[in-house]
Amino acid sequence: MPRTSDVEERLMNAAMDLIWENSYGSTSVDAICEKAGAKKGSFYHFFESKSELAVKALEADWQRKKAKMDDIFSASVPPLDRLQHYFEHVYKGQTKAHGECGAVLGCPYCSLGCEIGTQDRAIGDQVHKILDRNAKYFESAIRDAHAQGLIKAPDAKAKAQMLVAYFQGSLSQARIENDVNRLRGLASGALELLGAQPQRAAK
Amino acid sequence: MPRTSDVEERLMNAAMDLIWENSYGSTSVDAICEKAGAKKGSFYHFFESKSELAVKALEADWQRKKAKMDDIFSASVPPLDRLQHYFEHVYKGQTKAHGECGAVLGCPYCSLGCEIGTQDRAIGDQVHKILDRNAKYFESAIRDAHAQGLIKAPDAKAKAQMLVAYFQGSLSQARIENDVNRLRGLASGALELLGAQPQRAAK
DNA sequence: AAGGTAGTTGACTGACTAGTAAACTATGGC
DNA sequence: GCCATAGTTTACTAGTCAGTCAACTACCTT
Repeated sequence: MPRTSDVEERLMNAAMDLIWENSYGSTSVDAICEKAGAKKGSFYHFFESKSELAVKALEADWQRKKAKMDDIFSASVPPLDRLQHYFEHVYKGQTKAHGECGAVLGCPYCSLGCEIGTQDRAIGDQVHKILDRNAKYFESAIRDAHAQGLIKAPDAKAKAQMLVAYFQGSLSQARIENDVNRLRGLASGALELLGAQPQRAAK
Repeated sequence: MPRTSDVEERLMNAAMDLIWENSYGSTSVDAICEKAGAKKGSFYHFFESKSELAVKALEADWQRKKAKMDDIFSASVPPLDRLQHYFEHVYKGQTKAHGECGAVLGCPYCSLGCEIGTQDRAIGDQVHKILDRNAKYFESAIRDAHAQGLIKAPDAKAKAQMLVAYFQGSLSQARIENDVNRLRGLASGALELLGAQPQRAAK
């Protein structure tokens, strides 16, 4: 067998997929192992519990997405464009996932956080941490937009929290209604929420 | 034994409480029965499955809340006041629940819908239906506010969907962060989102 | 007062749950 | 080539899960 095993990574990927698609409670360790092509003994060689796996899988999932975030929210891009590009990116991602698994899946962090926030503090805290990191991108884009006079948002942090709420709420609605069209207006809704002058369609 | 049994109602109440506080997946039929002071045989006398109980419990829960909604959203109240009163009512309710069980619980419909929307269509549809009913109250208040020139919202339905997203997102955030203060600014945030003139603090 | 019925009870099933333990194997460092 | 060790495998436990079933009880109608 190869010296460096990728079973740990496969297990985390399988877990994220299954939890996102279904839920934490309905995702069994057996199912994760089967999807990852691993045996249970290997699972408990790498993780001491299902809960610990979830925490590590969340972190790994975020790290995978971080590069894309840094790209989209690059300071070299006009601040409102950053937000617009991000929401369009999310819309595309949700549409793709819907095509692949037949259901709109929403935000894995938010769904998981709501499900077990009151039951498993370790997972809840991890979700909280990741959502905070996400909000930071919004916050600095809003602050820049305010500084450039594009919007009026003297309290960038509060505005960012509003935007996160609107964003997460939209994703939840889309999952519940299983309707990706709920996310079509995400970018324009966000700009409307921020009180930006309506963008004329690019071109 | 009394001719008319209230076991069915007790079971639905217990189920809603447990599912709201924890989650659907982690709430066992045994736990519901114990909390309701009923035996499992009685459970399956009234409900054919755990899923069916959830659907009926959701409906009963909504019916319990409906009278309050009709009161708050009475057409005799100025439209923006209706919304403000509603969000203050929610804030109080969340604060009360937090005091009683030590955790911010968010929206039971949204949490449940996100958790099992992809797995149990019957429950998912029921949640969807209830959230739609809720949105209708927002929609007509927004339409009235627009007609009175209090806000600019030519598409009341779209604005109501935005408001629902913001509202549900805020509740989810509060649950995940276990912080009821996230909901303190709900009413003012909602009015800001609607582009209403800032209300001066009532006396 | 008889009998049908709505509701109640406790014991049961079989499948599934997270997690364990010990034997095994391949590999990289020496 | 040898060996410690990281990783793998299989078989297992003990508890919990949703759901079943047949016997039972108290009431309402007649």
